[in-house]
Amino acid sequence: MRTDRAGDLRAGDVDRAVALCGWVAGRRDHGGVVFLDLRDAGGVVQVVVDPDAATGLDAHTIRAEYVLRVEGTVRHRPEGSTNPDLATGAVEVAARTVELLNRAEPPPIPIGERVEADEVLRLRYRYLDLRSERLQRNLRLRARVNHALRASLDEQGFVEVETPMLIASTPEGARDFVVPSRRHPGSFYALPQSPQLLKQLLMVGGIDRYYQIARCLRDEDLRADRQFEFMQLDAEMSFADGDDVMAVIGDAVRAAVVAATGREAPPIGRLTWQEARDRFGTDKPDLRVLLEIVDVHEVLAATAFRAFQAEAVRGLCVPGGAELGRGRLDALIERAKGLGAAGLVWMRVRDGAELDSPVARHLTDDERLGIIDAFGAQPGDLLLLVAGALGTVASVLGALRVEVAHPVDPPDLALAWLVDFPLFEGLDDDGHPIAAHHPFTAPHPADRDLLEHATGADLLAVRSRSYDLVLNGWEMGSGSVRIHDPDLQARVLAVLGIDESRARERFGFLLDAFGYGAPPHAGFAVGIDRLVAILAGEDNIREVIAFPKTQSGTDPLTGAPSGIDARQLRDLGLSVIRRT
RNA sequence: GGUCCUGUGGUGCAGUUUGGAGUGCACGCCGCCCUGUCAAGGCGGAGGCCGCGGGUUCAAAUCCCGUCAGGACCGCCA
Repeated sequence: MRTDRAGDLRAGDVDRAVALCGWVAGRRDHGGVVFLDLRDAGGVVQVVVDPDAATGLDAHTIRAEYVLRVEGTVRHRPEGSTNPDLATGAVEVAARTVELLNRAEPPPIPIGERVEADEVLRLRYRYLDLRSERLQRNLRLRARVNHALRASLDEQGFVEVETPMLIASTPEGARDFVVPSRRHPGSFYALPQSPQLLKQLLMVGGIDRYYQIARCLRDEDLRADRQFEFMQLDAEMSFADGDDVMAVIGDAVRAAVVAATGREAPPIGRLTWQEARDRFGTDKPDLRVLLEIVDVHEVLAATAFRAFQAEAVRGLCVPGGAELGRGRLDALIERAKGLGAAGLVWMRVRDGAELDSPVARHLTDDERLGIIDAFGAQPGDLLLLVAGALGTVASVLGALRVEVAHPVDPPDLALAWLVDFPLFEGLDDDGHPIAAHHPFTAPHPADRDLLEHATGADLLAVRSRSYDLVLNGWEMGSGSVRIHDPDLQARVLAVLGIDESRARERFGFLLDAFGYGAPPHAGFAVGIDRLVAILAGEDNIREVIAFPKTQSGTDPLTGAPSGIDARQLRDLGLSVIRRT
C-alpha cells in the first residue's frame, strides 16, 4: 500500500517514486497549487498538488485529518522555500495521484504540539490525541524503555514469568480491587497490588532469577504520579543480597535511560534514609537541587523565644532569596502550615549580619550571629526556619526545598539508591509497630538485638534491608532482602502483633512454602510509568499512558466505571445497596 | 474525608476584583478570491443555557449558597 513513511523522506530520496499513506495534518490552499502536510507514524512531509495535475481527487475539497494515499515523486524544494523546522523540510512530494481512503469530521481538539486542550476532552478523544507528536513520542519512548529493561534482565539470566491477575485478597497494604466469583457466590478474587508473594513462591520453586513487566492495581486515590493500574518491572533473585539486586536493577535502569535519551546514563549514588531525611527532608530527594537543610538546634538550644523551643529547629538558606516579596513569603508560610508546620519563620540577611525578620527582636545577638554562621548565609540570602517535631520539620522543609529552588532543566537526571530504611513506621493503636514495607522485609543485621529485645517505640529504630531507587525526586521503585528464616519471620510477625493463626490465615501458603527450603532471596520493583514520565520530560504519568483515567478514576472515553445489568448481578450473587 | 485552582460559541483565552445589552482576541468551521505556502493570505458569514441549581438585586458571566466536572496537593498509597 505504501513504499515509505512520510516522515522518513530526505534529500537522498529525491527523484524516487513513492507511495505514502497518512492523515492530513494541515493544508494550505492557494486556489491553484495546494500544499498538504501528510502525517504518519514517521512524521510529516509536504505534498504538493499542482493545479494542472490530474490526481483523481479535487485537492480543494481535502480537509484536516482526511486519510489519504498519495503517489508521487520526491523532489527538492525550490530555492528559498525549504523548511528547517521539519525533518523532511528539504524535500516535498509532487503528487501524481491522491486517493481518498477516508473522510474525517473536524477534530474537536487540536492535534498538534502547539496548543493545550482541556484534559477531559483529550481523554474523551484519546484516539485523536494519540496522533499528536507528544503522545507518539512518549509511547514510542515507553516501548524502547520496556524493551531495554527486558533485554537487560534477559542478558543477566532472568526468566520472564507471568503471574495471575486473579488472586486471593490479603488484607495488608493498599485497598484491593476485587472481582466477584460466579462459581463461588459471595467469594471474591483480588487483582494484584503487586506480584510480591507470587514471586517469592517462584524463588522457593527454583526459578532463581525472575522478572516480569507486571500490571499492578491499587484502589487508592489518584495523583499526578499514581493511577489505579500501573506497570512495574518486577524482579526477584535467589542466593542474592541487596547489593546484587541494586547492581542488576541499576544496570537495567541505566540501559533504559540510554535507550530513552541516547545519552550516557548517570551513575547511581547511594545514601542512607537517615542522611536523606537530615539533608533533604524526604526519602525521595530531588538531588538536582543542591540546597540542603541546616540544623540550627544547637545555636538555639538556650533560646528564650518559645517558638524555637522544640525538638527540632532546622532551616533552608535560599541564596539571593531576600528579594522575595511579602506575598511570596506569606504563600510559603501558608504552604508550610498546610504541610503540618506550626509556622514558618523567614529572615532576610542584610549587610552587617543584620536579620530582617518578624522574630528578630526575640533573638539575642549571639543567636542571630549563630544562625547566620550555621547557614553560611550571605547578605541578600533568605532563611526559612521551621521548629517542631523532627519528622514534621524535616518533611516541611523537604517540600519547601524543591519549591524555593530555581527550576532545573528537565534533561538532568539524578539517580540514587536510598538504603537502611526503618523497618517500621509508627505504632498502631495497640502499640505494635507498623511494617514500613511489608512483613517479609529482612531487618538490618546490625539491629537484630534491638529487634529481639526492644519494645514499643524503641523498635522504631530498627532498620531494614530495604532500598528505594529515586530519580529527580520521584520514588522510582523499592525492594528488599526478604526474610527466609522461619524463626526470624516468626519474631517479626510477633513484633507486628500478627499472631500465628492470623498469619496463617493471611499468608499461610507463603509460610508453608518457606518450610520446604526457601533460598535466601531479594528483589525489587521499578515503577515504569514514573520512569518513562521522567525520561519523557513529563510531570504527569497520564502523558505516558495510552488510556489513563482521571483523578476521580473515570475514563471519559469508555465511560468506565459503569453499571452492569441485573442479570450480571444475579449471576454473581450480588445486589447493589444505594447509599444515601 | 480535606485544602486550593479552573469551568465563557467547536478549541484556547480575556471579561468576574468595582453587577449595567453575550462585549472582545486568536484558532477552527462555512462561502468566495487567490500558483510556493508551511501558524499561508484577503473578503464575508455562521456559531453562546457564560458547567448546573438556588438566592440577593430594578438588573448577575460578575456577588452569596449549593452542586457537578477537571486539575494540583494533604490524608491514603504494606
